[in-house]
Amino acid sequence: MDIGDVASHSGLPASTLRYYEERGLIQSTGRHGLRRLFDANVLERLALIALGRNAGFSLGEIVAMFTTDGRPQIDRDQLFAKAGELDKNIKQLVAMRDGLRHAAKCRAPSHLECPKFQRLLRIATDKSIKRRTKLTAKSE
Amino acid sequence: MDIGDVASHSGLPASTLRYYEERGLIQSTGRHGLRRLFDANVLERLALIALGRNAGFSLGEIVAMFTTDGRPQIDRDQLFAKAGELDKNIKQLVAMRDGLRHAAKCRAPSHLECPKFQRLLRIATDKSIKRRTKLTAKSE
DNA sequence: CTACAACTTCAAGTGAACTTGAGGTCAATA
DNA sequence: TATTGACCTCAAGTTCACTTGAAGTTGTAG
Repeated sequence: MDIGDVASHSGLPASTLRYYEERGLIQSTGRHGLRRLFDANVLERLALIALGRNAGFSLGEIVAMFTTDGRPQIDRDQLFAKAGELDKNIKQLVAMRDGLRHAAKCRAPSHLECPKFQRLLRIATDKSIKRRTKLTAKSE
Repeated sequence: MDIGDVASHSGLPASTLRYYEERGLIQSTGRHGLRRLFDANVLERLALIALGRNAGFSLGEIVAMFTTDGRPQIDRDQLFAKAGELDKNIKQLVAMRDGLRHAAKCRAPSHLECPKFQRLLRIATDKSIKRRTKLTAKSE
């Protein structure tokens, strides 16, 4: 496969694939002229990378998870820790969802003045975790 | 309260509070000399902001949720839609968490060979996850 | 009254994760 | 054979959410 094929199969732009290769997240198997050639299993690898990203790992952390033979070697404790973080995160999302849903119905002059909403806030932000989150390009 | 009090109560550095004010996320109630004065309810607001951040909203999106210049007329449909989106995200994160937890225990030779892990991969790749998360390995 | 800690502004810097642009290469088609 | 379009490299640019630094101001403790 050349980079265009990988791009269309993975949904990632070629620029990202080149960047990932540069970062050591994937590797091409050779060149045809100056064009990179990829093995089909790169798609699996990209899926694994996507998984890691979604679980909150940085690219650097993900690189660290791959051994030299290319097989993932994920530290099980790290995995557990990550699951715990996700758990917290899920609770916050649930709180947010409920808060939004309530806000849509609530008649208080301002959502911030609604006791229910405030109570939710206190519960949800209690011991809030140190993380940065953003939504990806929502332009579609 | 002056900015230092807000900082110590919220756990956010003063620079962040100034930045949030500049972005319209919070507002000071006046000045004492050139020092900002904040009303105590700014802490609630900050809690709401933290909640939104943790739920995966950008600062811009959070501002947009407040944009209701005091009036109770927040766009209900948009709120419901947002809640729906969160619901989707929650489901995926739950799947992810369970998958991670399983992967930590699974004894398959490689995670890639475990059917459950493969299912996880599919979830991760199913292009519906809009959120992107990263940790700020900010060890304090 | 003076020292100084805590504030102020504004501009520039940071790091992560990409994206874009300029300028170049090359294999496959017309 | 000439064109085309998908690829290439490398550097610089972009966005987000802040942080840092320089230079200045001020309320208050000593």
